[in-house]
Amino acid sequence: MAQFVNTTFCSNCNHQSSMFKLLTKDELEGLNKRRHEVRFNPGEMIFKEGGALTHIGCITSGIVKVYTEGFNNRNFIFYLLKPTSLIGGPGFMDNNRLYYSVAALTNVTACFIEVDAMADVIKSNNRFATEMFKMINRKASIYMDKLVSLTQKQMHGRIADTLLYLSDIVYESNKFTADVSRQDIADLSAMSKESSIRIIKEFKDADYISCDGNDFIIKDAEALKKVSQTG
Amino acid sequence: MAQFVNTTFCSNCNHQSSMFKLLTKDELEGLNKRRHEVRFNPGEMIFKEGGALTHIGCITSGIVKVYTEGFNNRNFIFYLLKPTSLIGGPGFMDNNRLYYSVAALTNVTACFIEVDAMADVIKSNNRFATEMFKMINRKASIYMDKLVSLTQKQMHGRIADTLLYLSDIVYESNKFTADVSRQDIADLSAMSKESSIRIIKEFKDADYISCDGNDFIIKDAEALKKVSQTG
DNA sequence: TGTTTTGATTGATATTTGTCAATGAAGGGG
DNA sequence: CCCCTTCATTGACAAATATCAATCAAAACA
Repeated sequence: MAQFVNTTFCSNCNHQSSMFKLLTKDELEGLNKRRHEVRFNPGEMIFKEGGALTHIGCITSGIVKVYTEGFNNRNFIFYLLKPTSLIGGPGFMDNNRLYYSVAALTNVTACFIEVDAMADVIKSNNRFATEMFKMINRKASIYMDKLVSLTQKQMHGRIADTLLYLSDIVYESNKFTADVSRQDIADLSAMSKESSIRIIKEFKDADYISCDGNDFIIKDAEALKKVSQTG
Repeated sequence: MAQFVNTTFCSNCNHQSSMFKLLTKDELEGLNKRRHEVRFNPGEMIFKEGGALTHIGCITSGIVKVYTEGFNNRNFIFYLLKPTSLIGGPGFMDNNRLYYSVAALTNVTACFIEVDAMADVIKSNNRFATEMFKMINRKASIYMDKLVSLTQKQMHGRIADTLLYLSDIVYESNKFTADVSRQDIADLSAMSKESSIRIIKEFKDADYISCDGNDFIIKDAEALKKVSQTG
């Protein structure tokens, strides 16, 4: 089960999201009083879609998946998050509802800040608000890109994208041990688990990647990029 | 070709987006000096993706499509906009690039406000900034919904969604003359033109809708909703 | 008015993708 | 150490969907 964690002060937190560097010491102290930290085990749910958005989450260690329960009891994973990403979503400063679920893929610690405290600093600190603005906009642009990729590319291109995403964005290395299952890879790529497995095998046979269980090595990123382009 | 239009003052503009009602007279006057209005014919391009985002657009009459050029020279339409929607996109207040193209479907008039002027009122007026925040967040939630619908539903569900979108959101009537072509309906529903035509015909045969050319009548919205649900 | 162009429609076919079922492999608990 | 569960894998097959080609209708054009 999730556990409470001894906390330090925000001011000298080394997990701090870069956005918080824009805050004054006073503002940080204000947030510090209205937050708490929780530790999660792999598989545990951090946010549940449809629930109340009472706190903004900030991942301080580990990796989580942000997903939604779609149709035909299939899930759709929007993206993975690692430190020090914020989790809020469209309901923040609006109806305070959660539009997606979040679950831990690894051991995770997360800091939870009350939404009102967060809204206060957004109103008081213009640069912080602007950064928040940009963050939401970037998220929107990610959604837009995914919309096009997932609806217009065929499976090979989508799996190539997911592998490049894991290597370039999530693990930042061409060699990584994935914390996602094959089902998760399928849910990231909008296809069935079996299809994702088959295509990963094809990429292995073509020597674009090597893959033993969850240990991946991207051997030919250029080839994957080409597959991604040609759909 | 696009034409310049005689303009009134923002303060007594009856095309005003509800957000602008939050501005003071001074702020509106400030915007008024840094904007212009343009008229477009059907088919004309209003914004071109990749270009510089120098102005925020506000549709004052007509309907536009917001889309992107995807892969295999297929387009993807994110949504249609009508008065009095704002057009900005993820690049606003960030890299000032356009992330999508916008084209007129009908005769369109649009008001263009300099991005810096817009950024100024966002910084000076908290309530306006908060509304802007909500607007972007709502857009993000639309993208999220579309991601799930378009990747998990089959074609019948997606066409049902598009028809309901046209009737409920765009034309706000169960009887409408669509300004979109069959290709546009396909681009909204992430499928080929031929498939969209076939499914529209099936809905016609099933008496869910009637459809003569671009004249649509939604005869059984409940049936369409059911199709939308069952995928 | 003939001609051209564009968009809509239809049918036949090939391709893509999902589903189902069976099997194997790995890890956890008693 | 064995059972049980979960996840990964594979093959066969069915369903969904795109593509291609042909036709048709309406609008534009000269």
